[in-house]
Amino acid sequence: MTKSKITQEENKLDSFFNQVYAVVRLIPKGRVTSYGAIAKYLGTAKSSRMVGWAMNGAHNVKPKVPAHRVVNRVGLLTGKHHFGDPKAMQLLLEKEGIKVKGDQIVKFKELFWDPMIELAM
DNA sequence: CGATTGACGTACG
DNA sequence: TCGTACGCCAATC
Repeated sequence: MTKSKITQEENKLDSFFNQVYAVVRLIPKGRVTSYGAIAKYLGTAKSSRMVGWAMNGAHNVKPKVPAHRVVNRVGLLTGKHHFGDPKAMQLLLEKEGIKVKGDQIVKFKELFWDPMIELAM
């Protein structure tokens, strides 16, 4: 196989994307986090966009990544359109006990799950 | 192969 | 305090 394939398959273990998936899977039920928090935890605070790109392939990864627990720093469901149905993301969050109002997570600051604090040390 | 976009965030004015 | 600009890295056009 040529390295041209690496762009799609990657090493599956060292790729930045997989690190994002790992952290997202660690998010407890009923809690949420932000792209920037994950990016910063991985040491790429300025590459928060890449976290979003990683989630873009989250649906193609197994086990499936709870991307619905990941929102932007404002607690806004920016990626709800990527779940197939825009209401799917909000529905999943509400199912876990998270209340969403106008595509925005209620008490986001309280429900915020920071990997740097929870996983650090 | 070069330019643009993209599930964000920080810096600067 | 609010608005605009830039960076980051990869994928897509």
